[in-house]
Amino acid sequence: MSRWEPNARGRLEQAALELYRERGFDQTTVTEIAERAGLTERTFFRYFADKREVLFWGQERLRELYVRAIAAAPESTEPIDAVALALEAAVPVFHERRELARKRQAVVEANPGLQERELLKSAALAAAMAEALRNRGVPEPTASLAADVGAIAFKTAFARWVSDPDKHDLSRLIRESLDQLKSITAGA
Amino acid sequence: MSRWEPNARGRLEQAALELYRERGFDQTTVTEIAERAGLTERTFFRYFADKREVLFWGQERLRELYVRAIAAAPESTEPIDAVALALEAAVPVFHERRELARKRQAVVEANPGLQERELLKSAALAAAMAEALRNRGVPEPTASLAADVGAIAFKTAFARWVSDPDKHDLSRLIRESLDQLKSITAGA
DNA sequence: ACAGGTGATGTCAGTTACTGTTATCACTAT
DNA sequence: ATAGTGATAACAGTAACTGACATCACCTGT
Repeated sequence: MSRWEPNARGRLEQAALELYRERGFDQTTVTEIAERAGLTERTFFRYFADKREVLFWGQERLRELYVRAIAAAPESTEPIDAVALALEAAVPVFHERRELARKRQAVVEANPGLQERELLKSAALAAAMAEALRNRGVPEPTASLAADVGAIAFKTAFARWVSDPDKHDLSRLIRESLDQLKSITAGA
Repeated sequence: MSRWEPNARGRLEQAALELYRERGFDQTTVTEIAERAGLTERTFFRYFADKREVLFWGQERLRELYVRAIAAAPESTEPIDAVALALEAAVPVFHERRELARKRQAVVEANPGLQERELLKSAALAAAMAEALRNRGVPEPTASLAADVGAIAFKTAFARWVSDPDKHDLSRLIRESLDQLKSITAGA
């Protein structure tokens, strides 16, 4: 038997989500999270930069998917379509973890501090997509605007999907949101 | 002579901006801010909910301007155009304080925590615009999408304007960004 | 003029997020 | 065996934030 239980990070993550759901983010101390995971507060901060980050560290995987999908799009693809391909490439990640996504989202929606962090992560993902577009030769401000529009479309689609993940198809919702954005900006 | 120096809030605000610029946000303590303003740490937290908020409390004024402008738009105005009217209605606020805006923006750009707060404020403003649109009978998700697109356009325009406020016209930059968004989403 | 109320501020004690440093000790490689 | 190595614990410290209560110039009504 090894000295430590395996998967300390995962245990901390699960303990945190449980406690945030049971008593709320503000009413949960890091010490409590660590105790439930059988670790100490200090170890929590070795895995996560702060108390919020425990709910968001998965974003790194998304970033890679986005960047790869944009880089792999056919040469002639319009920027907004390359962004759409990236967003759809990440759909399976959410489908696989729909229950986790629901629980996580409910916690985030209950706390402004967590919403701040979510917005920062979303902005970071958009910035990564913009950079990937620039690497394809898309100039500014087109690259950033296309990436930001994509982020909005995803946010809108995700909000609807997460309310009932089995009823909706996330890919379809993303395409619908992009279509709606098109008709909105086309106005007048 | 009155018991206290007047404008405690303004003194705290100015002291904070100075110190954040002199030594950086993280290297500044609230006690130092309060001391420079001739007050105590406890009083700082009576005026501002936290150390970041001191740079952002002006947003309330913007919200009112946005909401009023959208409510006052002609009946037949398209949602995206009502949003454009709102953004332009707020332009004078920025023109009047271009120096403050520049200094503030430089501080925010140097600190991720402040960027988080800025994103949250921006999202709150977009939510207020969306609500104002709904009050005009604009359905969801059109209202939210139009407001979010407006927020993007403003962010992009503001970033260019603040780099050299006397060279650019903020209203023109906003219109340009909206036009670019139109051609980007129209793609393919 | 005086008593009492009010409101902005100060004082103080407490919690908790987060950080730096050093110690421990099962496991591994030589 | 012996000497690392790496994940963790233990401990001390800083500073953001909160709650409770005290203070005291000013105002208000009589």
